[in-house]
Amino acid sequence: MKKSATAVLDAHGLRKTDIRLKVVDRLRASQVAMSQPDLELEFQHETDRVTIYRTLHTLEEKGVIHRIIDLAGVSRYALCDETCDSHQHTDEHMHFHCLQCGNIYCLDIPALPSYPLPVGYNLQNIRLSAEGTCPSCN
Amino acid sequence: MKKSATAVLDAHGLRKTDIRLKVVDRLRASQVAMSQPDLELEFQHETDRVTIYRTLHTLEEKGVIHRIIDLAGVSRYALCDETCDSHQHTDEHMHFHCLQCGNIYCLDIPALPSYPLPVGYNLQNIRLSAEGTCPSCN
DNA sequence: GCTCAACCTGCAACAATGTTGCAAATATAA
DNA sequence: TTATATTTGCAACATTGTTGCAGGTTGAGC
Repeated sequence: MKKSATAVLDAHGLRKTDIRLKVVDRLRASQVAMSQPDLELEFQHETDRVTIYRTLHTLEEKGVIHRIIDLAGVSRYALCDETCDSHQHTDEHMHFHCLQCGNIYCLDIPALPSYPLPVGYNLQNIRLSAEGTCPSCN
Repeated sequence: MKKSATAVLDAHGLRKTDIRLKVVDRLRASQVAMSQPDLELEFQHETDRVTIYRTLHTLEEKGVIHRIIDLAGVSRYALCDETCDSHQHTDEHMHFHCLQCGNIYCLDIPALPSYPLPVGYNLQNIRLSAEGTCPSCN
């Protein structure tokens, strides 16, 4: 059972404003990562794009959501685990990019913790992503 | 020993224009992936940005170069193996993103050929990328 | 419940990258 | 050398990302 939007914002020390609550709720309800334009469209009568931009920025910074860059270079966002905070993301996992519908899914497959790299490279984290077609497109 | 720019274009059935030769040569000489703006800057007195844009587009389509999206969502390009063509990329490998200088390196570490995914997902390919600091920054 | 400081929002404006149409210039096959 | 298909340069525009600032809102403390 996921925390309510209110509880999520409280837990990260963020003010509970209309837009933040709505954005968190919307992401909570989504099976796929959402971009700023996606949210702009949904909330176009309630706020403007800069507010959504800043909301996403703040939520990411505080560890409420994480950012995935899609194949066109646009950022999309999905809720983090409850264990993430502004200091650390503990929910590194695989992201699946559907080549047909363009959706990005967070899969419950952990990213690799480490990997042997050539001498001189200092590893901080590994990203694992997959491409193909998703269940709804198959 | 890498093929000359002329030979590369010939091998892929592309006309050998000034800009294409220069772009291929420039990428051949680079240790890191280069973006359109990077190339614009270098060739600013010789051509315009749309030509570079289309050159990169064509080269990618024909399998001469491959595209990596950097952490800001901007496309960067690097030469492919000689075995790649317009139908298939055979040189999937890990990309290393330096968090300090921003450079992207192609590492000679093959991406995983397959991976167990949840039921319903059809896998076409896996991308493996790493983040940290590169040898020049360490 | 009230007040005030800190924070958030909306608006305007702008930067950067990506993208298309079209006419003129160029590469290559013959 | 010529004819044709391709490529280039220019102009224009779309989209996403980003900042400054004035006015509005939240929540801690009373």
